[in-house]
Amino acid sequence: METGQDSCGCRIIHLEKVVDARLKALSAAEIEGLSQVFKAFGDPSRLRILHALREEEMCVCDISALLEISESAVSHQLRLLRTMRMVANRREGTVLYYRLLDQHVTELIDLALLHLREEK
Amino acid sequence: METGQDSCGCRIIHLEKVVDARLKALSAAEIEGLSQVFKAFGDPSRLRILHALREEEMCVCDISALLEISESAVSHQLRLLRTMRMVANRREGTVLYYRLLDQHVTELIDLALLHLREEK
DNA sequence: GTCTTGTATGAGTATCTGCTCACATATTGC
DNA sequence: GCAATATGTGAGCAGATACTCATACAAGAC
Repeated sequence: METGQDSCGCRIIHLEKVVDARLKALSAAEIEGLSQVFKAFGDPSRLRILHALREEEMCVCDISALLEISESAVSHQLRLLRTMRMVANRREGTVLYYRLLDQHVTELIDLALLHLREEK
Repeated sequence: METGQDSCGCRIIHLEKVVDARLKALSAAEIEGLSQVFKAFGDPSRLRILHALREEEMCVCDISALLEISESAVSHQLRLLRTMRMVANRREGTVLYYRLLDQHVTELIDLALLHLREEK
């Protein structure tokens, strides 16, 4: 068991492991991107929106009625999901129809759901 | 295109879609559980911890050195991950070794990473 | 043009969250 | 017993966040 000292003065018990993990670590950009993606799924309202859109496109006020939260709140969340390129919209008159932009969204929810259900 | 009115007075443009989505919606408990899982992945520090543990178990101070954040901060995050049953530990003297408790953790990170890399 | 409908958006706010700091606990060696 | 090491934990705080409210914008009906 080799005990070492980092250049910054941190205590390290297993220098080998730390060096190894540092090599395999994801880049700062990837970590940032990943956590952004997961954060998007981490809010109940956004999760319900994304799950609702997996079957068919919906407009803001329908989503609002479905989730029983204000249209403004829905619109704010949709904007966030739009900038994250998870949803896109199409206009028909004054109505905007939102849809999922990425198949991975559904896959990620399904996988997490599997994880959750196997826990029990 | 049927326009309806919810019992709570919400505007609904496509009653059909809302009723349909309501049938397919996840339960409140499932939504809550899912968002908790995603929230756990939604923080850069926790994400880096989980990714570091995918290869081999590590102790608190090594993780602290790897991430360059305080041991206290690491310990707090590990507690959260422990209560979420994502990691477990094993004691060897005064040292606690943490490991992933669930294969899904790795799978979820990989899938999200795939999503992220295909975006470009 | 005006009015209505559907949505977007900025500001404000209460809550949540991830850290630091100080201290507590657990185990080993003496 | 006591000291040292490794980790855990509660309080407190700065920043993030998810909502509300008021208002602005876009498209259609007239």
